[in-house]
Amino acid sequence: MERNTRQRSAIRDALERAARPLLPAEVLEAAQAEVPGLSIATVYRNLKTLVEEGELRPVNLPGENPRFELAGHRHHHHFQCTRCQRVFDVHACPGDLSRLAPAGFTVEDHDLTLYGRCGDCGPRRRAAAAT
Amino acid sequence: MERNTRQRSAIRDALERAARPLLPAEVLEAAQAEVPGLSIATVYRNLKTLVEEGELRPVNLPGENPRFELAGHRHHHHFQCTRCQRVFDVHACPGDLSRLAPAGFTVEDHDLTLYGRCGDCGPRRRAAAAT
DNA sequence: CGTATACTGAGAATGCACTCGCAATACCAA
DNA sequence: TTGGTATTGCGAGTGCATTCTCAGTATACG
Repeated sequence: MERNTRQRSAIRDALERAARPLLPAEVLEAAQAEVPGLSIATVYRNLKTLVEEGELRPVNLPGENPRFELAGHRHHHHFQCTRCQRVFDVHACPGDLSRLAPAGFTVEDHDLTLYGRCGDCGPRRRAAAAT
Repeated sequence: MERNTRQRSAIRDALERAARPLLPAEVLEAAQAEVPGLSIATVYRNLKTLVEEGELRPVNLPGENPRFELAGHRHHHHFQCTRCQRVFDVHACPGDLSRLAPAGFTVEDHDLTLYGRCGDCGPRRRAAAAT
């Protein structure tokens, strides 16, 4: 049977509040605001369970460890800030990309990651003063 | 100083012949055709060196270990076959994707991975007969 | 050719993300 | 409340990709 523990709620809440994909370590930190003693093992255990239950979805970006976000969003993509490394949702899609594939190849799906500066980090400067 | 060993040539050759990004283990296997005793440590050592020299470039796909391909290709993307897992180059690009990013975000670059069936694996069948 | 030394092979070691084992804890149905 | 048991925290343990160690080998300059 499934129980509603403070830990599990804290993890769920952390992901809801963030509204963006989080690394297990980020989930830990965010959820510890609610449950200070929370351990990383519990975070991993619950992330795994919640994914199996379909409540969460893993998000893989190139060269990055898996992040997790609430499931139930439709097809979308992600943006990673090159300064703060945070990942955000992009609720837009270039659409059908079959035309890009070589002849003889069948396209079934695609992953797109945008890189740049998020709203908080602002556009790149030439040699950023130590702000 | 840099020496031209049989091992290093074999690794370079393997990547040239493949003409697609290879995992270290794939490089090992392909290069062992030329140098049977080749060890995985030597593959890693040379991949690292060749990347530092700018001759190779690492290719990261979501949830995958790094692959390596010859540098000197211009901006392009990749296609991963969902059956054989091999990765191929896609010399096409959807172009400017700035419009997809949320307001306030600045797009500097993007990664695109297409998924589907490669030419060898053919389109998906309902319940593939054990061919 | 001879030799200094960069390179290699093999296996041990590392780093890291993640999982397990287990005693203590805390849900929650009754 | 109470009790059965799912869950937790912690530290140890895994699995795996990658790197290191070091003695032996092979390249290339002279």
